[in-house]
Amino acid sequence: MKNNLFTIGRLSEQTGCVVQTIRYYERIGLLPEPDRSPRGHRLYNEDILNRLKFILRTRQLGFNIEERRTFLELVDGGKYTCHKIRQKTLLHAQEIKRKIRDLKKMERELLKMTDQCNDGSGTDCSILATLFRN
Amino acid sequence: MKNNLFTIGRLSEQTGCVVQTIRYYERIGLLPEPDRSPRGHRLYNEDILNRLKFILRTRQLGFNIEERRTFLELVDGGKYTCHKIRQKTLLHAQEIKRKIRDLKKMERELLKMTDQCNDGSGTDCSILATLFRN
DNA sequence: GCTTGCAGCTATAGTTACTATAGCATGTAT
DNA sequence: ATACATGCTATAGTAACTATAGCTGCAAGC
Ligand SMILES: [Zn+2]
Ligand SMILES: [Zn+2]
Ligand SMILES: [Zn+2]
Ligand SMILES: [Zn+2]
Repeated sequence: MKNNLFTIGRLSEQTGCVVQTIRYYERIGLLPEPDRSPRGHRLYNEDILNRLKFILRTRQLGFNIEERRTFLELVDGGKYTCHKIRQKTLLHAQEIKRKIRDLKKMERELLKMTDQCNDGSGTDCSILATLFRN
Repeated sequence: MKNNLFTIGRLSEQTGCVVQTIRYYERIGLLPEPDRSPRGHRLYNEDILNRLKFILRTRQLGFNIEERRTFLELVDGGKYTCHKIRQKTLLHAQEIKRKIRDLKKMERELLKMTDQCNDGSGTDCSILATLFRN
């Protein structure tokens, strides 16, 4: 039914995405160039709103720009399979898993150091000793 | 005893840190400006080697540049306490913990989506449905 | 004697994904 | 008339490196 068009400020409110980022996504081609008002202001529709929401959800899930772009291209082109989408998602989940593993290792080492530290008022710190050990 | 000086290439080999990064650390003040050979080449000593090793260990532990700088300043100034060092380390461990928590949330959501996906050859994908849901 | 290769050097740009600023135009409210 | 809000473009800044371009100087091989 409705052709309601809205400005970038409204789109920003609807999505929680800041205005500059919306323009940025347009510049790099994740969002299409929208229509403009006579004054040159961008006018968005529901389609672009949904597209932006999609981008923001994939962002929340840690997909980088190129991954998001690939998703959008697959959907735009319509020539994808469920299997392909699942593979991309699994691949990304493995990246995340690796990051978690690396961070956990850091955390373990940090806590091991703070455990050994006597927390005193002197300058003889086992944390520094560990960091400076050869 | 020994005054053995070595070039940036040797320092790079000893530490595994690439040459450009060593020069970068010098530029931003983490490493001191070393002596130079008559030809203008940097000449390093054991002290700088150990300082760089320290920087690289804190890097491995995820400390950012400013945190590394603070550590070095505390040590250089000699006016720190074991307690202070431990606090900084704990604080950083908490950052790491937060990052792990965030990544785990992403991982859970990603795996939930891939679980529900039928992995088929069609285009009716529950992952996309989730990402496009309103 | 000439060329090639290597190791240094400096200065500058590129990376990622935004975010912020400067400087401008226009419409509305006081 | 003035201020404020919202929009615009173009450009710079962020973090922590990494890579490139273009230079010098030394040593070895032909
Ligand atoms: Zn990914
Ligand atoms: Zn301590
Ligand atoms: Zn930290
Ligand atoms: Zn699917």
